[in-house]
Amino acid sequence: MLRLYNSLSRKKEEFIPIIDGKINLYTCGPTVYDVAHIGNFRTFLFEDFLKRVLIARGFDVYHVMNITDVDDKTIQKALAEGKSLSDITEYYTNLFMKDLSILKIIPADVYPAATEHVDGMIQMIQQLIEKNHAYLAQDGSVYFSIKSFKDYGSLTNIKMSEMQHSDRVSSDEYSLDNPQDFALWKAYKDEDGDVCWESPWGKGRPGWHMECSAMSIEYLGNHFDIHCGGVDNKFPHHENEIAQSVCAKDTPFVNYWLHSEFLLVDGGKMSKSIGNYYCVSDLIEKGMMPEEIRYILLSAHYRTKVNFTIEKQHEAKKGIQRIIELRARLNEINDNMDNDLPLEAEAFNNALDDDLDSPKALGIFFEWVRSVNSALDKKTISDEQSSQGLNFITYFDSIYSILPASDSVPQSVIDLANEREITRQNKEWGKADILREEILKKGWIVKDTIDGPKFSRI
RNA sequence: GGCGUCGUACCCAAGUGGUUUAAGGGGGCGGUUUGCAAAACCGUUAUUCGCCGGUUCGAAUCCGGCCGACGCCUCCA
Repeated sequence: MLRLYNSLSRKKEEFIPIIDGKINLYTCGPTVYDVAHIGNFRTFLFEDFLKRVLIARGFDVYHVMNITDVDDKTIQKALAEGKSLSDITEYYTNLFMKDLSILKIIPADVYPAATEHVDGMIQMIQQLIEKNHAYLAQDGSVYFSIKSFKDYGSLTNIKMSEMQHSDRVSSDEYSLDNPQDFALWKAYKDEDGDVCWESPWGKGRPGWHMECSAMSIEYLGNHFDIHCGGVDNKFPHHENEIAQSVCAKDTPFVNYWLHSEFLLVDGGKMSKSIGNYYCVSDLIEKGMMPEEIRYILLSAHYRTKVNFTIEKQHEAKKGIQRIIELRARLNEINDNMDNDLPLEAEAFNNALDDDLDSPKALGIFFEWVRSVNSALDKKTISDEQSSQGLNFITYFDSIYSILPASDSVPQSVIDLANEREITRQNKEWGKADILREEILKKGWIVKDTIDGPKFSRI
């Protein structure tokens, strides 16, 4: 039984899809004004992990991830660089897609862009106005009236009457009925340049929250299964989405809200000024493998803060190598595959089913790795066990995706190893050690076994 | 001020009332194996879960207080 922690109820709940066997999943995507950083990808990787578990459980998952390609930051960036909005957003969208692919994240079925769904947003805003949930302010913007929705604040457990709003509420929001009312439609301002759409309320652009409501409903229906995002989006973004969507459609909106915790870098929040700000390409340049990044981020539970440090690469590398070595050992003795999994797979699955307990499942998996290695050492392993073992590794990797595609050993390395074998047979240990160093320089570790030299990547 | 999260070994990290006198990984130490290595295996590395009380037959797990770290409170995943 799959159980997920639902932010709405603040507890783990049994997961039951609306339509048997099918899941509609919406995940908040990036605002494409800059390169996405590793903290963003922590969330996208959690969502990927969720999706892989759902797929492994046999669900047919339909996944929508939005691309926020119009908002204050994208407009500012375009202005600052003297480019058009679409120049900026296309550039960063492409970078984002590339990074997703590098990190082996299964692509969403659709990546709707906000700018292509403005009509739908306008329609939804009209519905909200008709139902007296929204009003036109003096400046031509449309605001959602928080007091018109009695459940406002239920996701984040906020009672609006008790809320002390911060100084960040800008003074130009003087015309609001309630300072906490949020914009559904923002009237055109000069600094928006040529970024605007016609609407029944004049020129302007949609408020940020509108896009997720309009696009999720368009692609997944008024009422769908799962909506994910980072914790920081719970308030106000998701709270506002719920308010808009429920009020516009008079139906329930999302059954399960899942939020991933923050990622810290070197113990603190990422900040460009401190310089602890990693993006995927930085890490790859530092010699980190995508699989190592996945390992580091998946070895902590998604609802705990994870501290990302370069030092963790070693741990990741060793863990991954351990699995690769075992796979190689099993491959040598067995090629007859059936579909069975070892008994340990049940505990592994139970851990995953308990709110995606990736660290626990990893622990169970490594415990199994040790037991199989032990049996291999003692030569007490059966064909059946080795076949099941290979299946388990394949299954494991369908969820974690931390095993790199094996690259073939270059001929030059094989030649050096063969040369070294001759020196070893002649007990010329000095020469053999020099050849081992040369192989190492080419990026390979040679291991002397009874069956001849074996290789592994550094 | 309001809401909320976290504090487990040298490091990372599960475990949220009894099969745990606390998984798993990394690191260290000792051993098996090896020409030496590598990999693998075996043993070892927290009588204890931030601190202090309480509830209970029994608590890392529940309750209260304190200390410490952190997040959100209008557009940051």
